[in-house]
Formats: sequence, structure tokens, C-alpha cells
Amino acid sequence: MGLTKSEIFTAEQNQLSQLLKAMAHPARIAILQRILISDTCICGDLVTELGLAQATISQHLKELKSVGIIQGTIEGVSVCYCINPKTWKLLETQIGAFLASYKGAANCC
Amino acid sequence: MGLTKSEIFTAEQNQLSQLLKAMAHPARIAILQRILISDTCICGDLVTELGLAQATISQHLKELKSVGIIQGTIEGVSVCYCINPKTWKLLETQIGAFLASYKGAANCC
DNA sequence: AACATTAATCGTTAAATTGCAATAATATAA
DNA sequence: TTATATTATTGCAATTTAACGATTAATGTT
Repeated sequence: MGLTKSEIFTAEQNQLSQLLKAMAHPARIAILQRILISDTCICGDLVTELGLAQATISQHLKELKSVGIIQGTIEGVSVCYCINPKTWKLLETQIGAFLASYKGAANCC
Repeated sequence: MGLTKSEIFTAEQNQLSQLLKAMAHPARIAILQRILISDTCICGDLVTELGLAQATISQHLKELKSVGIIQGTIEGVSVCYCINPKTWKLLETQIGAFLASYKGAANCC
């Protein structure tokens, strides 16, 4: 079928999986790292730095934008991207709580 | 094409994206949460608790197993699943470092 | 106005994902 | 051995994803 049954899961489960999915690609991780490292907006450079076609990068940026992880503002002829602090905070909270809920296996296999 | 160009990315980027991808589905998050909550192995119950077919659950378990996030041991007629502590630790380290590298935007859009 | 630069969108192709019924494999019980 | 319970595997259809060339849209520059 290829169609995820979102109805049977909680809003939190769907939201977290959506955020994780947006980051679950090496190109998108690379893009985020590039933005994180520069500690400011990235305008254009991405296409020349990563070894992917312009259309492909644009597509990845769109996906990151659509879940709100990054935001872009038009800066003259180019577009500047940066982290969306609100969504990033949400990410830290959600993933943090999820990962922290593992208390090193009591009686297990 | 549908084929990720893994060659052009670092081993870390590929590894992290692979781990994230394995968790990037509501059913797999639900499975992990179920294992985490019980604080022990889960044998079988999963199929009755989630609203998905047995074959589908088995498929999701296989994906989580293939990246090493969970491990399963045969317990009589059924199979018990639990978190793989080593991979979970790796997850915490990698994702933690990644998320923490964002220091709230200096001069940005 | 004409040109150049940059990014988004469209259309297409190849491949992976999701979900499930049906079937096979494995192990216990009668 | 035969039956039962549990999980894995196979095969399939619908859908989504990844990538890119070509085109379009928007903004600056000359």
C-alpha cells in the first residue's frame, strides 16, 4: 500500500516520527550541520558545497522547511536559511524525553 | 531515482541518518515506547496492542533489529525483544551532540 | 529594457516504503 | 506424531522518496 496508518497512532507519535523523518537523510543532516556550524544564515553556498544538483538541494530544503525545522528569508537575489528555534527546542524536548526514558534494562534478554 | 548518494557523505552522517530513519515511523516509535515502558522484554503482545497486522509488525521489528536498536531472543515459542543498550547509547551521543550544537542563533533572519 | 544570478517548481525515472494476505518455519503441547 | 501457537518470510499493490534536467519566477545589475 505505501500508506502509513497515522490514524491509529497518537499525535505525539506522529509528530515525532515526522520530525525524525525530516532529518533522516544524510543530505539533510549535512545541510543542518552546515547551518549549525556557521552560526548564522546560509545563503546559496549549500549547492556548491554538497555534491548534489541544485534542484535536489532545493527539494531537501523544502522538506526541512515544511516541518518547520528551518526557515528561509529572501535576501536580495538569494535566500537565507537558518534554524527555527521553536521547532529545534521542541525537537530537543521530544527526542530527549524519548531517549531518556530508557533506564538500562532491568531483567532482560 | 530513489537512490541516496551515500558516497558523498561522511560515515557519521550516513550512520546518524540511518538510525533516525529506523525510528522515523509512528509504528516503530510506538513499538519502542512499548518496550521502554515495560522496562523488560516484550514477547508477542505487540501485535495485539498495536492496530497493525502481524506481518507488518514483524516487518517493523526487523527494521529496528537490522540497525541494532533492538535485539530479540527466542523464548520458547515466542520471541522477546528489548533495547540494545550499546546502540541506544550511541543514539544518545550522536543525536545529543547534533542537537546541542545549536547555540541559539547569533545574527540571523 | 536586456542580461545575469539565484532559487523554486515541473516532469520524469528508478528505487524504497508501507501494509497485508498467504504461506513457511519453529517450537511447545497433547 | 499430530495439532497448536507464535514469528518470519514471500509476493504483491499502492504510495512515497531521491535525484536531476529543464523550465519558470524573482530580483539585481548594466
